[in-house]
Amino acid sequence: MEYEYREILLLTGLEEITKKELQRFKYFVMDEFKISRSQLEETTNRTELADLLIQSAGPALAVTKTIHLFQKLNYMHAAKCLQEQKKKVESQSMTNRKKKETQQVEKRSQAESCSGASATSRGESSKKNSAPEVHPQAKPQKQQTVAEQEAIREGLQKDPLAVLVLKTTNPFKCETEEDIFHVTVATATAFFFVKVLYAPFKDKFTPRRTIKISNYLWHFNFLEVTSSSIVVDADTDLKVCVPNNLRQKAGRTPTIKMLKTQPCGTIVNGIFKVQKITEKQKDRVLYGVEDKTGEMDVLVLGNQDKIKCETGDKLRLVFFEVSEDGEKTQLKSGPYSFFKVIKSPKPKTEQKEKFTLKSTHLNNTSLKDSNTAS
DNA sequence: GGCGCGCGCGCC
DNA sequence: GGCGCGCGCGCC
Repeated sequence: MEYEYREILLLTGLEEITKKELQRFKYFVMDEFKISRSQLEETTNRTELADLLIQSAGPALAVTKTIHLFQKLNYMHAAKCLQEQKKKVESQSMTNRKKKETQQVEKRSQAESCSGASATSRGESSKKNSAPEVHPQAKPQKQQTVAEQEAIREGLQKDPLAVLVLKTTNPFKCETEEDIFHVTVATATAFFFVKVLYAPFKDKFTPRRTIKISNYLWHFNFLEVTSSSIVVDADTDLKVCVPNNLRQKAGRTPTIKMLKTQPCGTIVNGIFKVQKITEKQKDRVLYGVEDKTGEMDVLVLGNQDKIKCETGDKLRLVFFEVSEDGEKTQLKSGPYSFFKVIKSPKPKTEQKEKFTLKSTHLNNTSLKDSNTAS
């Protein structure tokens, strides 16, 4: 429980806000948490700040106070997200407790269908991967209850998970100045995005290799590997077979229509076509993107003076998350997101067209050019 | 029975 | 990895 609070405070709470917002937040922290300025100034990153808040108020109260401050500062989205996660943690611990009680009465509890397809497949995968050869202490004979599966899913996982590496990004410096990279891995039944906060692991995450990961963190919808995780090559006889359709699904850009049905916080990787640049400020840019199924906004936070993007270009997004802007679903960058503009190639045919247009309809063309330039 | 949606597959 | 086709399922 304490761990979950720590986790949501850091992941949903403090990382949901921008650097600037964090500075303002810190200012109000002194009062709300009764923390001295000098103590506060000693914290150099969000993790240390989260620890300090928890030290001062205890995990549950730290989350409540943070929500309160977010509301006060009008960070309504962050406040809402944190509140939701807090409720989730609370109701989860309630159901876990209830499940344990009923379990004793009714031993033969069938694992009912979990909510959401990915959740189901995750449940299956954790069952598959708790096969005797991977961690012998598991009891495969007994079917796991939903509560037990949940317990496996959230938080620190010590037992090794065997996965096939599908795809990796190159290491890059994220907003918190750490060198990190992202990976897509799969088991026989599900694929997962992995945030690796320790660049030296890059050698281990080689595509097409089967590896075993332990001491990693299970978040709501992704894995987190840190320097204290263990990543090793799987034994040569252990091969994770990933069906082709799953591989394709793992690499495919989700449709906008589908994304609009996903809950806040869902991690998204993909390539999206820019339809318009809605809003451009010093520390944030709002892009309108489209595909066959619809349109949505992509909010990229942070300084983007150097980013040159125009209508028709594509955005490669890694580790963005589904978020809400009022009623509308949008994608939003987080501190660990990767963002790149793929310039649309100026096709020769277009140049040819321009040439023919110029030679035939000079007046029209000059008009057209001035339109596109503005 | 028709239609639409979602998924899988194969080609580029 | 995108795109387009085709199949199958479910709803009306």
